Amino acid sequence: MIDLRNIETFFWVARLGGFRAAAEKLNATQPAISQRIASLESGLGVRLFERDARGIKLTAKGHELLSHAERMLQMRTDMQQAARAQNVMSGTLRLGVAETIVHTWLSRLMEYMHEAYPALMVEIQVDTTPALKSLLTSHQIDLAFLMGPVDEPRVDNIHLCRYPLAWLASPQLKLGREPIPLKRLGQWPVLTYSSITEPHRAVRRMLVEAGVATPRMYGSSALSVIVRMAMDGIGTAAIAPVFLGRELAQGELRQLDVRAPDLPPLSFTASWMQGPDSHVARTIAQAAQVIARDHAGEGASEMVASPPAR
DNA sequence: TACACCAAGAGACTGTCAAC
DNA sequence: GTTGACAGTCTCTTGGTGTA
Repeated sequence: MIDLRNIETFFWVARLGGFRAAAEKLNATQPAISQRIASLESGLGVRLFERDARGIKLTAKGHELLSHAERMLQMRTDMQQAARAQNVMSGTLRLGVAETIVHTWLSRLMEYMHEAYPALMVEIQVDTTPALKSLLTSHQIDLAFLMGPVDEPRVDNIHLCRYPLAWLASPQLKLGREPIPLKRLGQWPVLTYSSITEPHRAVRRMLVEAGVATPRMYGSSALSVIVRMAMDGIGTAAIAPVFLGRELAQGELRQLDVRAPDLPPLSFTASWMQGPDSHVARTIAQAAQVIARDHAGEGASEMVASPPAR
């Protein structure tokens, strides 16, 4: 019979030069080894060893088939390792991300994925949180990094990171260094996230409560648009400045000291649909959690995943 | 003495089928 | 689709034999 055990026996008899040595190696008796070889020879229809009183030696066919046996055993080892390893993920992960993530730690996550899961392809879609929610629940993306959580049936969420919102403006607006009443900011358009997002609504509520009856708000789903307009002095911006280190350092934008309650922070989650094929999304989400918290300086005490090697 | 092979019996394994 | 019983098959070990 041609089975893997008999092939392994063949390999060790050939490697160790005898039935008895192979029996010791494989924790079996010599007759059992003899029977396995006989069974394999019968199954293959060829003689693998020449037996004589001085011992055994491979036949020409035995020499030829030994390399096949080695390859089959190596494949078994490879399969066992693949079954044990987590880094055998393959296929395509459709990833939806909010733009703030793109400008903060997404590259680091992609670098990690490239090294840890080289067979995994990634399609990235950048969009607003409402759009990402819709894509996720309609199974058009597998994993979303968005302002969550997503309160839908069969959606799993894990917290990624939290970034504070801040008021920013160009020096062109000549707002001075002293604390500014929130109502005064109502003189200029407020540049912030898209009107269908929660931060946009929160900023509008604060302005109304501060006495700005009809706030002029320019919402955009593109952060680059908000930043460009703010730097050009079009208005003040209410966004997370986490990715604006260069603009702030060079004085193209500055953070305002506004006399007002704190803006609500942006809280990002990784969200994915539950299902038998959600392992990839869950694994990448956990890696993202580690990277995001490290980037945001939130510490590792609540992490559910082992930190990536870097 | 050392090696491989053979025969017999015991235990483990596998496939099938019925019951749920 | 799962579980348990059962029969047939397979594989192992032990004990013995043959050969150089």
